[in-house]
Amino acid sequence: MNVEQLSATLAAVASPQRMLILAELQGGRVHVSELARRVGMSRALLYMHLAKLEASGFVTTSLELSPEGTALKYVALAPFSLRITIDTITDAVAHAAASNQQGETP
Amino acid sequence: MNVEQLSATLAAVASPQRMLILAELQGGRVHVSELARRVGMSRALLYMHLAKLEASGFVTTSLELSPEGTALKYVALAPFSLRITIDTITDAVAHAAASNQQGETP
DNA sequence: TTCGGGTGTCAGAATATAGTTGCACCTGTC
DNA sequence: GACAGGTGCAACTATATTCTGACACCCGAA
Repeated sequence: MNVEQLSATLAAVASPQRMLILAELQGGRVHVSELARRVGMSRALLYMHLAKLEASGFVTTSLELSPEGTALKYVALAPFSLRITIDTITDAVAHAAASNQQGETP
Repeated sequence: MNVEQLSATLAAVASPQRMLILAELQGGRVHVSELARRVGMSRALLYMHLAKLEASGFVTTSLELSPEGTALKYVALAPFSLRITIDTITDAVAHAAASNQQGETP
């Protein structure tokens, strides 16, 4: 993981709002409108936060059809575990300096 | 640790510039002007980054007098280890303004 | 005295991020 | 048809963060 990716990943979780979202999702998957109600924010804003969380792999989403025929976009917590030490950071910095060629799995 | 503190701590390290500073400091302590030169930023900007890093305990600073009599502000890496899981986050959210949890050096 | 190299801080510009409002569209129910 | 409830997104404003440039001051050497 290079320094940009690591930074984006940490920034994604370094937000009280997004922590609240993650905590709420621990209870199980929820569709977007319901989640917006629970955490008390507009759907538009929630979409922005979800985009960041999903981009860094903290949540997954899937659009499904309810029995009533209405579309529901479900958001679920993805398993993750981050460990940050000086070595994590130095490695990321070194990778950025070297060459940002190939992908490492985050 | 509450959600505000955790967020601030993560935000402090979630910056390419500050990661670069930390990586540079792994080689040993450096005084501010020299560090500014090495990472290629103005002193004023570096002070801003250092304030955030120090506030979250990633670095320590000490003002010393060189043999030549000039003041030197040394910056040194502080030992730290962060572990972020869904439980870390849920606990932080739960501890809205509550007590201090155990174990990981910020 | 002037120069170079330090420390410390401030006001303001530039930029990124967060948040709001409004619209278009879909589906099943009253 | 008129709702109620869902998805998706663009335009806009507000706020926070990042960054620059300039200032004041201190010390030793030329």
